[in-house]
Amino acid sequence: MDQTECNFAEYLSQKASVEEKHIKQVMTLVDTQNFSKGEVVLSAGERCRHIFYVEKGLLRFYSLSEDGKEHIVQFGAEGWFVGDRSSFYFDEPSAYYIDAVENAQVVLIGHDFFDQAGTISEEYRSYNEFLLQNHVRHLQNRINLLISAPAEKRYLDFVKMYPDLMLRVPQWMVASYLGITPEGLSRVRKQLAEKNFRPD
Amino acid sequence: MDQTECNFAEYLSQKASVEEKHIKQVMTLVDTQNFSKGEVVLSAGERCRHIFYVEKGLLRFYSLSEDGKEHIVQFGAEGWFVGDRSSFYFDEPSAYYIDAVENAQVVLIGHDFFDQAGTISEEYRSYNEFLLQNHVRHLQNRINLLISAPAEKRYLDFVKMYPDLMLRVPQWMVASYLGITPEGLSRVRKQLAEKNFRPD
DNA sequence: CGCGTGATTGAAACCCTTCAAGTTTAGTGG
DNA sequence: CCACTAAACTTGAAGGGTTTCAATCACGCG
Repeated sequence: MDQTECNFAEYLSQKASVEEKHIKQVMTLVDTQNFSKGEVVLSAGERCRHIFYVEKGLLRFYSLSEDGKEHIVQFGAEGWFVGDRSSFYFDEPSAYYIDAVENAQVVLIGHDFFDQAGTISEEYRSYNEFLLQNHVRHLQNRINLLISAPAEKRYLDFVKMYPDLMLRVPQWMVASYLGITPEGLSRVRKQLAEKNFRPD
Repeated sequence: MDQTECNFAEYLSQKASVEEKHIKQVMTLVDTQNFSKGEVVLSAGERCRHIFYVEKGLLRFYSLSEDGKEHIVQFGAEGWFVGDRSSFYFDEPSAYYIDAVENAQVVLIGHDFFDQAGTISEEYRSYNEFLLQNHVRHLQNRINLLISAPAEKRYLDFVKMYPDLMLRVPQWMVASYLGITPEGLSRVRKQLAEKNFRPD
């Protein structure tokens, strides 16, 4: 059931084009930690002191509303970064939770990494901006979907965008991500199935 | 009816702490343009070649769904930056529109500005990252509201966050921003009024 | 096997939309 | 300055989509 591992050092080399000599240097600035399924990585109220790079496993990033319901803002699978950037960057208490959906191996990236890696490696610095821009792109697209598309379309979009996640996370989490109830998603799926079996 | 003007050069000096000598240099890299109310700044399908800094007036950033409805992703009043960062940064056709809600005076910030300003002024560079981080914060918060809060709460949040905008934009645009219909918002407001007049 | 978690289904309730008036407001030209 | 018009806002009734609550089913695991 385990997915391919995504080593952080390799990631820096391949995706961020950071030179080997610099990688050794900056890798001394991060720690690796394992979380078991269900284990909490960050709780609301705490300050988010790291951005989490997922080498293996799956994290989720969610809020808890007053009525006790979870609302998933983001998933983080292998090769993704997760963290409350607001809390991390602005040093404010977080309003979100992060926990492990699957057993996970995570690289903890703290402020010292960001500060020094940016100084040491220009490649890293520009790649970091790329990541931020990409993050903005995703968030923007998500907002647009939420305000413009009904549940069915949002679901289809999710399946197309993250076919792998569909298979790894329970359906009720997908519902939570889409902003609907598990029952709601179940019905959406049923309707889609009926449509596809009689496609006139 | 006009709001306070927000000069871009002053902005760089005060908010971004860019030194005077650098400001003169980078200001040669931008143009200023006026848009009349209703005028289109960016159309879907085009590449977004500038980020727009609003010195005066008000812009809106929105998408158009297949059924012809507008969905406002962001407003941009004095001192705000507007633009499709996806399209700008990744050089892809935009899926969004930008037009002027009020007559607007806008600074066009192109790639040459970002590239050179980052080289010339370290202050600018870090302030630009601050802006991006702040943008992420807003987008994240908006997503959380959209998936977790009903229309009434989203409306109250909007009023608290942007009391000035409430007075400047037509109600149907607020509705569009909140992801509900104008009629829907009208009813939400009515209910709130009734509650407040009889607060038992 | 029995338990717990996740998925499904049904019925009622609720929120919000749609459509179609009607009312108010703002702007424009006579 | 009034009259006209268009746009914005409100209101009502009907309908759709989702939620809620509860019951049932399916599955994996101790």
